[in-house]
Amino acid sequence: MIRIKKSNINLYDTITCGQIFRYKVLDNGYIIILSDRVVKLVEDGNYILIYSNNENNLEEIITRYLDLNTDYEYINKLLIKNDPSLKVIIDKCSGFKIVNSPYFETIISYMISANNNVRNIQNSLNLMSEKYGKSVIFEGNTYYLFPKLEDFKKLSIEDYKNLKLGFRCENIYNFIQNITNEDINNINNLSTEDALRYLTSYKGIGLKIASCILLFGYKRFDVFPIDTWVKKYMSETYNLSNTKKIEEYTRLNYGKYSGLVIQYMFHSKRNKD
DNA sequence: CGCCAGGTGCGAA
DNA sequence: TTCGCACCTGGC
Repeated sequence: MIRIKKSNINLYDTITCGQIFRYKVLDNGYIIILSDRVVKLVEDGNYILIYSNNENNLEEIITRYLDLNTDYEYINKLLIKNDPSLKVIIDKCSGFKIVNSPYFETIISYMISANNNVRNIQNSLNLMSEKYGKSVIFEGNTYYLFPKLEDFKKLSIEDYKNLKLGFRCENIYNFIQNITNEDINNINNLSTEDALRYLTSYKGIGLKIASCILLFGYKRFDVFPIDTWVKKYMSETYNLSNTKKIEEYTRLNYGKYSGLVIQYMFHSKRNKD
């Protein structure tokens, strides 16, 4: 077990708001299956206690994952100063962080998210992990890590059908067959614009999914993941309904923090209902 | 049952 | 360039 200083973080919102899919809420904490290990986070006063089956570099990994080195207080103040109308939703999102999820898992997760609901997304991700991922025993329970690219390369379209991926089977199959780990890592070296262009060159990855991948996987805040919830919010609040107009407005007003603001909108809108 | 879900890629205007 | 529609599937 290790302990890290808590600062201002709302673990519940950060973990359950929909940016990650493979987690479990416990009575006293949260289980997250994070690339090569299972992690349990427990809040304890000003500290977060972190348990794992593998404690190598654990502090560094969690600090990066929960984005603890980014000063959200500062960013939030700046955003409110530029646009006071944001105060209402930002206050609701106090302690909310954008996570840094593993690249490959993030790409597959959001490819599955197309015209899908969260329960189905989680079911498919868990199913593929149970079938093709490595098992890990942690505190007496068995968990399954997300499979690696090499594990997916062996699968046929039929295999994907059994993972309940529906019409996304072919897109995911083609993506897996054509991508390498080097390609996936190299996205991090591209400008956001080039990364979007690259990701959307694959069938099944449009602008929204590519934006989510870059935001939650590659730590890019200068993206515009405009989905149905954000459209609802922007339509009600600013009478903007067209996706391009929303992007224009967001870019103009929130600049390099657009992705974060859009996430605040998503979170506050989705939470209300 | 019918409808919908954190969209996308078509073809048609 | 924009617009409307079909699309697997599980759950309500």
